[in-house]
Amino acid sequence: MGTLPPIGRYVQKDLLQVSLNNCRSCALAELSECFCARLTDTQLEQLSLHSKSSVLPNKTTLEDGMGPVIAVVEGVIGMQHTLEDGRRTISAYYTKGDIIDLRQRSDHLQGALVSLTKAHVCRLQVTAFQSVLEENHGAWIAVSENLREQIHHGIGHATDLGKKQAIEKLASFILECHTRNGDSDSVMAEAIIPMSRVHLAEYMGLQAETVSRGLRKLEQMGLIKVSTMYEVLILSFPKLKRIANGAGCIA
Amino acid sequence: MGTLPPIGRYVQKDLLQVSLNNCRSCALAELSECFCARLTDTQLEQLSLHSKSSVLPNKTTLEDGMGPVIAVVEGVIGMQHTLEDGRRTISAYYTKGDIIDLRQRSDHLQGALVSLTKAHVCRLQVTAFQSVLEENHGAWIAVSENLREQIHHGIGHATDLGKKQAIEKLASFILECHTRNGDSDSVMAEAIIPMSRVHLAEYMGLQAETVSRGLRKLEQMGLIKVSTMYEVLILSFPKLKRIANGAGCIA
DNA sequence: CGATTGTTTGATCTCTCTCAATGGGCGTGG
DNA sequence: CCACGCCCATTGAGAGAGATCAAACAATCG
Repeated sequence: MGTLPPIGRYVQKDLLQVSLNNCRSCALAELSECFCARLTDTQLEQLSLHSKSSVLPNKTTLEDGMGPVIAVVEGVIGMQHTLEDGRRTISAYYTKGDIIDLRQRSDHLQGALVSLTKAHVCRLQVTAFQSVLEENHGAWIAVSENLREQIHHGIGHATDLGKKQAIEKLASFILECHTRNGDSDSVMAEAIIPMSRVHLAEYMGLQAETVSRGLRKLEQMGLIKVSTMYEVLILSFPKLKRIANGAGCIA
Repeated sequence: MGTLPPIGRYVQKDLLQVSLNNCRSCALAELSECFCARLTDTQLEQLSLHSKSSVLPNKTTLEDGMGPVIAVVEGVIGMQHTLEDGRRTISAYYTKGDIIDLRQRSDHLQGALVSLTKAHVCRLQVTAFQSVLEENHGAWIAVSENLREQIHHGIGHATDLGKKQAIEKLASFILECHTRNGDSDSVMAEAIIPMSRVHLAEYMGLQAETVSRGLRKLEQMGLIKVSTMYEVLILSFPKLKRIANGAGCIA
């Protein structure tokens, strides 16, 4: 097993100790993409009053209470579905700054939110959330962008799940991880895997064993280097992209 | 092949002849879920000026020009991806009232919009669309609901694609069709398949042959009756739901 | 009415799942 | 501090579901 706990940039231990239920001290209030960062002091305060921040250990299911709008402050949250015979799927995952909005018109909810790492979330009261958005166009735009991004992630994910083979799925996932890390400080070619092998398998519609074999194969092909359990070094972007795009196994 | 062209409630021929580029005569302006229905006359007019309505024959690719926000007036539009070796996936599909918003922060677009039936779409100029939404809260809420619904569809779809077997996928799809038809006038137990077998296969991550076999099997099990190519009668909801939820093949 | 496209059926092959066993971290408790 | 057990990751051998290939058939379109 790797020497690194599932931390990466996804969980920072010190942040998890920060005083809760106070938007001003919250990491999100400084994340420019997040709507919180665009709120005025009074709006932040108003939201504070009706929000409930909480820290989750790894592999914890979020309870339903309090309301269907949840902001992810730190760590990774997955939407997990379990079939009758125990098969499991993670249909989407959310990281720092994502707004999980479970309000919906028609269907019954079909899955549970589970922390895939140690995580920090903030449950927002729907009415307070909504009224703040109506007041503040900047915040509304930020939330809309996040929603659209989730849609695009979903579309990309469906493409991966649809007709790709195991190696192709993994290549695609590694590139997705690299993109989703984004801006940050680390080495350019590094991809941080934000979850365990089992969860990765559930996300990509594979079996954990197949994930293991696939990563090994990509390594043997010289496209990646599995540094630790949660860090992958990308050795050849173009080739990896071609694999992810279904170019067969001939590099 | 069935006796029915891909019409169902998804395309109504007469509607497609209606004068274009005029929101007032547009079907969407009367669809309560759609944001258009909530606009004032002047807002409708303003949007009219910057919109471009067009009718697409079946299997037509939408060109990129004009802007990334598209409203579906009638028919079905799919987001189609093609891998290097020709494998195809439809990662999502959109029907009457859906807003396809292709604006996105980071990634490059990875797919093409294709009509899966004869269809009628309306391309909206981004700035006009955005300013109308900022003026009109009702319209904004309607669009947000539509976005959220797309996310939830995506989540459900990922669940189907992840670890389900062919029959389970098909059972799930039929139920999805039934739900998405929704309110309408027809027989309760009828599900309208909004696309051809090939497209259905691409949507569910299967091969057309497998779709054919799967539907036949569901029919033999007495759960459905394939009336025509585009109409399925659901004979047992509870059993179909159990199959869709992974209850194996023992009904 | 012929050409083309889309659907169905059958036989074979292949990739992934499944089952089983090993080995490496990590936390617990002696 | 070390031994134990648990969980997770990995590896191998066998089985099954779906893909692939090939061909017949039905339906649409010009």
